[in-house]
Amino acid sequence: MKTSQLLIPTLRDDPGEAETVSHRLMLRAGMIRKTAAGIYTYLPLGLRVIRKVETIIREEMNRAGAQELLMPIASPAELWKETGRWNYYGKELFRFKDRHERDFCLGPTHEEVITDLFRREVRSYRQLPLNFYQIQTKFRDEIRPRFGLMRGREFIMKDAYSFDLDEEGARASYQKMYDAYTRIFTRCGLTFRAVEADTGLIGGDVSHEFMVLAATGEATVVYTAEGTYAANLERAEVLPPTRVDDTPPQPLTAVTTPNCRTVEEVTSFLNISPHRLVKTLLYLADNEPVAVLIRGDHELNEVKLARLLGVTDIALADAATVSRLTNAPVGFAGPIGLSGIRIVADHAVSAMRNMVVGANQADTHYLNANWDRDFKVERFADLRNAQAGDPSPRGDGPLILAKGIEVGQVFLLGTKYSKSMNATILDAHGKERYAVMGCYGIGVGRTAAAAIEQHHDEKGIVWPYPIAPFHVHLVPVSQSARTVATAAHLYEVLTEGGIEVLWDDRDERAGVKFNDADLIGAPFQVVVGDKGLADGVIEVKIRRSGAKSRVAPADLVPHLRRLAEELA
RNA sequence: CGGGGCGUAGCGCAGCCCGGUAGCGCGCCUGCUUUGGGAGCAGGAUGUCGGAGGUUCAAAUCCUCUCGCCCCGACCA
Repeated sequence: MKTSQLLIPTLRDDPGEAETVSHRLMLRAGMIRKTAAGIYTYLPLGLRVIRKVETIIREEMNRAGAQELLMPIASPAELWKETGRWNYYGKELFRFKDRHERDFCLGPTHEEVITDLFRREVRSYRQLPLNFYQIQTKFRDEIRPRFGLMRGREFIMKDAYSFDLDEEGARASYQKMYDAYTRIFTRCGLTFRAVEADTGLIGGDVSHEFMVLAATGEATVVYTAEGTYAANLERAEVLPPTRVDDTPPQPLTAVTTPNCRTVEEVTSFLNISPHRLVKTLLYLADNEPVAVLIRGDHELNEVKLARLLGVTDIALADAATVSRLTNAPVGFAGPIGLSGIRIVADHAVSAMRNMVVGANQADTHYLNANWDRDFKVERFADLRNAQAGDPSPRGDGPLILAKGIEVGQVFLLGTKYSKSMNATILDAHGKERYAVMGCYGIGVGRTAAAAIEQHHDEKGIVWPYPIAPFHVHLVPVSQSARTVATAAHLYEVLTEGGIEVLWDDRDERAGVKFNDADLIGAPFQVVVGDKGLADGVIEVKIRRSGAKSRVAPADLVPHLRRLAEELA
């Protein structure tokens, strides 16, 4: 393609609205433009990358035995009411009414729609296993869309749904998808890890997320350097403490701690280390107050708490509720004398003696508090976030923390949807059984954005070859007849050689073209100029390394093929 | 939804405090010169100052309401 035939509105300056690298570079390289918050138009260059990622996904999904179909973007409320998600999904579900006042929503995911299709059309176990996928625009009315394509409200997703007769079959389908995902992200040139994950709104028993490791990632992953354990921080297990503090209990003592509300303030005022202190967090769990005890240097994990309490809605209590429950201002809550509310505690607290806690009284804490003696704990459980250096739950070394971008997730759903929607099949004995399902998503735009997060430099994007919008950026460096004619010739030759070329045919200065080429990030730049032509050569620059080589025009295609091999 | 911030030319911003009818850089258009890493000179175009209402002789500037957007948090693939 010629640049004169494509809208590629590159920006010289960083747009003010973009913070992250991928968002900034996608805007600057003229790949996307915002239409509304979290809603983007893909310009030709951006769309080409999206299509590249989609093609890789299609090839691998087809290879794994999945079949492509396309479901509607609008779905009727009835289906969502069958599974209960019409209420459960919350404000993220974008609802609207048609002209007859019937309720609809924009599909944020398609379990209901596909399960409805399945129960209507599939009767026999002989038709299984089945795996359907689509690549389609999803809409989730995110609380806070951000970072460009990384977290949009409208976004392109590949979603797949598998149906099996039994658990064993479902596991095999799950594993196939897991393997396909591994191939897909590898082919996209990403450094990633599959981690154990929470199942969230989708539900189900087993789940893995595919995390692209990048500093700008919104998720935290924990893993071990040598071993195999890797999990989302939301889910990462923390082992109970092995060493118990065996100092003898000391008498409970109240001390004045003026204006010391935070762990930092209390511990520095009392001159103790944070692991001697226990913070008492008051939560509303499905509107029931609960006190949670966590060691001062630890962080509560709300997913674990919600799971332990068996609730769906969990939030830190507001200041008014805290004062009502503790008769004290926020910052001085403690377990002693806290009546009429459940008290749960992290495992680590069970190993502590003579701890410091709030006294439920302004400007006061207790020293030497001991559980059982001074207050009762209903239950000790794993409630905190793992920290770097914690032992792996699999015993394979200390945990490492890193940031990741979740580009895909696979779920073993079990019969959650087939039961609520009565999706049954007949087995070999003529008996009705609920289909055992799995579902599998990939954020297409997010994958492209993640690739930029991992592959860029100060000049711009450095695309991995397989998802680059073009393989070669052809840069004629002057407007001389000879240069232009050579560029036109090379364009033909490269195109015939199956190489995708972006030919910068603008009448711009060399510097402008070079800078745009670096920004757009095609793996190779082919530079044609009078100087080189005088020597009978053209120049090839590798975007990633900056390495330049000179070749005769006739050798260009094989030369590029060789370089592409080396890059892969 | 809570907290913070921003809407002025295509992009980045100044002007607002202290009212007097809009400016800078880049980009864009024309011409000449230039032409291997974001050219020089000369000339030119472009703004309902996010929107509505109010105060005032006069509003980008002050007041009220409203819409949009960004950042942090809660939440989430």
